[in-house]
Amino acid sequence: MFRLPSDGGNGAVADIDSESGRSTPRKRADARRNEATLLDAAAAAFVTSGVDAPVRDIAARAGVGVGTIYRHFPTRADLIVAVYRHQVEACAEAGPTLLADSSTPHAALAQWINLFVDFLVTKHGLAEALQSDDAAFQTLHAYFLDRLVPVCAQLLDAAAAAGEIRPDVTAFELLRGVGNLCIGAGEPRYDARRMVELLVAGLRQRQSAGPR
Amino acid sequence: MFRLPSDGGNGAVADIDSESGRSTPRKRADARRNEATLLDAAAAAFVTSGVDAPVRDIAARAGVGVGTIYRHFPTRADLIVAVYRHQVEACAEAGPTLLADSSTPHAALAQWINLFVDFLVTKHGLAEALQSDDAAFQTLHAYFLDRLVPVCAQLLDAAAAAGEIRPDVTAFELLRGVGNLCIGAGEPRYDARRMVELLVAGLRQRQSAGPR
DNA sequence: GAGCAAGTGGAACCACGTTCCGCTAAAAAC
DNA sequence: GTTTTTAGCGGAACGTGGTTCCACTTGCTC
Repeated sequence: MFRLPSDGGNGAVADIDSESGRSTPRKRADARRNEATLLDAAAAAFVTSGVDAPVRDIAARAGVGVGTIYRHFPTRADLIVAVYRHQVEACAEAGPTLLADSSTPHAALAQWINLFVDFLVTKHGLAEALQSDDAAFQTLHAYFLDRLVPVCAQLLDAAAAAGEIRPDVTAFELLRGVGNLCIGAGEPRYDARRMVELLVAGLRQRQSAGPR
Repeated sequence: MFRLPSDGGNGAVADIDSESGRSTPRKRADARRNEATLLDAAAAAFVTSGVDAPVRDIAARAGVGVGTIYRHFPTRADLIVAVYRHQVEACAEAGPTLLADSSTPHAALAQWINLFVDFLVTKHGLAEALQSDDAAFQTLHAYFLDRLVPVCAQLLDAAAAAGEIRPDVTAFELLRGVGNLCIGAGEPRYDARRMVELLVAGLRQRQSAGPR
């Protein structure tokens, strides 16, 4: 016992990174405080101005300089990922659960896609950012894909194995298509949910016969 | 005969605007030359850098100042529309032709949508611009909608009347959905055409029975 | 409390869209 | 052909937003 955890662990010299499980040198207290403040400020800014709220605005909301944002979140994508990580995780984890609880794999797939769509359409500008080829969104892209493609693939494979859907659509493609369809939700005359529904319906394979 | 048309009409005092049929005071020769040069330069720039090529680049290509671009094309949308007008017109006009020549309305619709998709996926960044809510793209939006929605509606109505598709999808919605799906074509792992195919398949109504 | 590295703020820089205005030269008037 | 008019031109200048950089501050350690 070189050091008592009397201050709730704040005096410790290293932390366990909740992401990778790696031991990392502990950050300064003000740095951790700023990071939390920034996350809140960003979340608030995203709600009112969408995910491409100006960096300066977010900094101002948090009461810090722009340099501080870049120190904690080198790219906008890092900030977005940090803000929405919990919700993406929840969505990812819902996949296997749905598969286990639903009557058919296709039903599970449809429900899971619904979750994803609900998430996307309520985050102004996120669907757009997800498909942007801007280098700044590279890691955003990567995170969503890493986390959701395997889940989607599992549901897709199950439905394909059950013969419910055509087997030639990849999880990547489907997710991208669904993401694309969510762009511009908010426009009154465009119902993204319905378009996704159509897409999922098109996935369905005629039960009557096999190929040809 | 106040003036002989010996210079091929260049000396005339007014022209007939090819768009509206209105008589407009004729523009100066250098202005017309610049406009044509700009259109070429823009078309070339769009091919290499996408439809959001920097204004300065286009001006440099054409060998004119940026002010000249804004004089001829007040917004980027005007420039884009001018560059692609012919192709959009051709697409619009193909609608009724396809409907007359195809075996079924649904076949005509599918073919027409194919035309539209082919157009979109070959214009880097156009699909993105079409869905952008940026005010600069307002008139682009309006032009595409004005020109294509009625055509699409005609095809859609015919297919719905024939009972081939569900009747509750609007032309606006479908076009927007298709446009959205074309975003990010070019990415090797994403086949926009196939996704659109899925969407159109989802439109199809089970022939077997009516509702319920 | 002294020393020091982590962390901070915000000025400065860059890229881009857009505006503005003095100048150029095409067309009109004579 | 010369003069006058004015449409049209160029590009400097400005606004905005992202990104970098570094002199200064401050939390942590000893």
